Amino acid sequence: MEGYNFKEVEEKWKKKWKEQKGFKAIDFSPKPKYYVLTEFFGVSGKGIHMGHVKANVPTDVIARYKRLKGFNVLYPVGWDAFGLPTENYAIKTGEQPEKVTEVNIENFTKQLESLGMSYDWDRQFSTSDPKYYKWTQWIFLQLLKHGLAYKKRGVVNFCPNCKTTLSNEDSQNGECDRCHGKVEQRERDVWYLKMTDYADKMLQDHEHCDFPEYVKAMQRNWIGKSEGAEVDFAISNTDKKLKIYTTRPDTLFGVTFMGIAPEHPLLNELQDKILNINEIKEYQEQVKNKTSFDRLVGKDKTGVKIEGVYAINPINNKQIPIFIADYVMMGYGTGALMAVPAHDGRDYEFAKKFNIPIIEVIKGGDIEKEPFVGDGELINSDFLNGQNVEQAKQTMIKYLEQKGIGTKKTNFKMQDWPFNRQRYWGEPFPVVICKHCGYVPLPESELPLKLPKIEDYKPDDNGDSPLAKAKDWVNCKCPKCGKDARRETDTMPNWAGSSWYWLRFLDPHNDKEFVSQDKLKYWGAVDLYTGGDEHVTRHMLYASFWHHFLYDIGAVPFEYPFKKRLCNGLVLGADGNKMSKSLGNVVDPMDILTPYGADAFRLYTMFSGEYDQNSIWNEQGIKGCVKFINNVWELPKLMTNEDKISEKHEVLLNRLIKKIEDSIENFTHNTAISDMMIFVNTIKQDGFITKEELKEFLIILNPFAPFITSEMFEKVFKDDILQQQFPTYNKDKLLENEIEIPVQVNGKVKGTIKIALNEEQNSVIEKAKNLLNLKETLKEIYVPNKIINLIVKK
RNA sequence: GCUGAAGUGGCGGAAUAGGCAGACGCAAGGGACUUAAAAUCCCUCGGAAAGAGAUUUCCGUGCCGGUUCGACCCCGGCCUUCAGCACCA
Repeated sequence: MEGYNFKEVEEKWKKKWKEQKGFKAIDFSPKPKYYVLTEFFGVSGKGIHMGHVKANVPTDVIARYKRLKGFNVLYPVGWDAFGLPTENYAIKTGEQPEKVTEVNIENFTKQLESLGMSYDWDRQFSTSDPKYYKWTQWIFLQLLKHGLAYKKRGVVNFCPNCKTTLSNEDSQNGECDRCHGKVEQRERDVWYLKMTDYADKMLQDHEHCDFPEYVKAMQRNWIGKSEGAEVDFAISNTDKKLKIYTTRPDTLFGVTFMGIAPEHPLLNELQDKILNINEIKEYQEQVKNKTSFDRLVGKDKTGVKIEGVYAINPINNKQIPIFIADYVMMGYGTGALMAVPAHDGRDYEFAKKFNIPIIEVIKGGDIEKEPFVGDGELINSDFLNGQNVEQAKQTMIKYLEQKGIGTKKTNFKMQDWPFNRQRYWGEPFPVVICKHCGYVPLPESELPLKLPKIEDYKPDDNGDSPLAKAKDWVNCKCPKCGKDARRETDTMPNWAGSSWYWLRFLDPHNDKEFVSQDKLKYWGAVDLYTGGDEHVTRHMLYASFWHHFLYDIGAVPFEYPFKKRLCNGLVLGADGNKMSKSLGNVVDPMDILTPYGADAFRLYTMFSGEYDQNSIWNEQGIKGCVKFINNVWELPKLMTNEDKISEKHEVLLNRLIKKIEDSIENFTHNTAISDMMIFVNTIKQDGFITKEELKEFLIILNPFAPFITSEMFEKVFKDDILQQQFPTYNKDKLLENEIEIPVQVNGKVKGTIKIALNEEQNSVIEKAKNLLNLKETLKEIYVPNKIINLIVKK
């Protein structure tokens, strides 16, 4: 054979695979099924980036491997086209989002084919296709029907740059997930999805799915479950109550002030009673002008004492001053807290600043110096005295419930999901706003409610949705009373379409149901779901929520969508920083693929680092993989006429098969590739390879380097490598008949001896003693076929 | 602060049932081939010391201690780095 011409070979096989559709998943095939999925592609750019390669090549390897192992593999591809990322890209390039989506998908497709991805292309869809979003809208209607979607005026995150409402998940760190600008708090009409109803179920998800430890931790953190009590404090000279949430009901005797959030509605209700109402209003204004980010970063406690009213501690009738303070968040608990400075850091700081008394109720610290948050004996607490913290909590909750002044309560940090965006490029809400009937769901028969085409789709400065401009579309009749009505002009967020897409891949062309029950039963949950860890507290939680809901209404037969989740690391620029245009360290995958070829690129992506760790891009390193590919190409020159596996290579090949299987299953591809390099190096050294050996090696290598192996298999064996079986290994042939083991004296290696496999212990010990001329030993430790340790007097 | 993970050559990284630390690859140095370069091939490549030399000895997986015949691996205590969350009551 001539030197390897990867350009020609890759071009040939790319075409062939496309024509043959060789990677189709077969519904209801009797073979065992395997469903592997990597998060589908956002089409917010012209083409793939390095991260896509690192994330997707390993799942292509496992898909190809499982096919060779006889599985019916579902490995689909799709496009997450709706939403801010694509729309912002369209605005930037001055195109229509629809056009941008189309062009970018075409480009992605070409590039992914060049990489050798073995997708079942016939199942692809885009979330912006009406045939798909019909069913996204349908799911929304089910949520509405079951009381899990509701519209309410609320204070939400708003990005002034993207000009739209955002969820908490979309504005982590007070930053817009898309443009990284600061997020503001604004009061708006919000469609909420009642995600908190599923918080407890979501905490159980790790029982259904094998998650990495840190992913579990991140989700636990984000959901933020805490247990405590709600307690009502009466307000002086009124019939009003101030409801607070606390995780420390045991410290109720130590309360010395109350804190309420600046947005708390009680302030309005008590206007007439508050003596310093002007001062309070001024403070509220100040806080409003701070962004939520400033409020978090400026940790210096601020607040104002409310004059004229005070709270009454329900367990001892003490008068407690009330402060308005911006360290109290309206969005958590009841927006009000009881402050126990002796045993809480923030309350302590506030009390010191405003000269509020501090009452110690748990023994164990020095509250003159610092707050004490540990466990200890309750003091100054009447009937709780002498108990420890845990006992006191239980006692107090019982007491509160008996007296009717409080209840046990669980709280979550996670909030309901603000689900509407004031943007054009998203799923329209299948809801009509009628003056007489309120929010009326569209009948399911009218789905999909198509997104109208409008010329100027850009978001509005005052935060009105661009869809309001499509008058013909907006004005409609109420499905209930038939009178004039308007459509909802906000659209769904970019996370809507991705919250159920793995189900649609099972049955992508069904126009009767979102997915058929038969196919759901056949394919079941995704066996392996991979993607970035930026999604574990966003997409993964939304996906879990929707799926639990669909399960509860009987629409899907399994409780959690994924059986195993892995997260890939990032590819960092050569300078160790995240790749970004502004740093000029971006590498375009096509600039690697073109000069080195897809096989070498695929290998290097997996060889140069661990799957779940970040790796720093270093173009030099790819040379080793190019050499390896060229060496593989030369192997037929060393081929003998022997059909069987040679005695010399039997163990070598058996071990290779076992190691590759383990590596693919465990996602440690770097060692798999190094093992294959060792195999080729050994063959070169030995100077021969039998027909059968070459055949098996090419099949083993095929999932990693599909192009060269397909070509070689066809050339040498006149057959299609995709139709072969992955070789199996013989457990008894993993060790040579003669092996070398180290000899230790007192735990230090002093030399090696050759022994027969499973040689008699006494004979091994004799050999070891002879090697070192040792007569007397205190003890010999022999680990069969591994090591021998001789213990002698020092 | 809370939660999670990780510390091994110049670099990426091997070595989990506790058993020869540094596989495989990159970079570097030396040599062969070449008019030259690229490509290719061969050798060296953790540190220190001894020897003309094959070689030998000692030290070495963030630090200190422990368990063990034997520890990168297990246990206890520190240090450092990274990631996520963070005025969540």
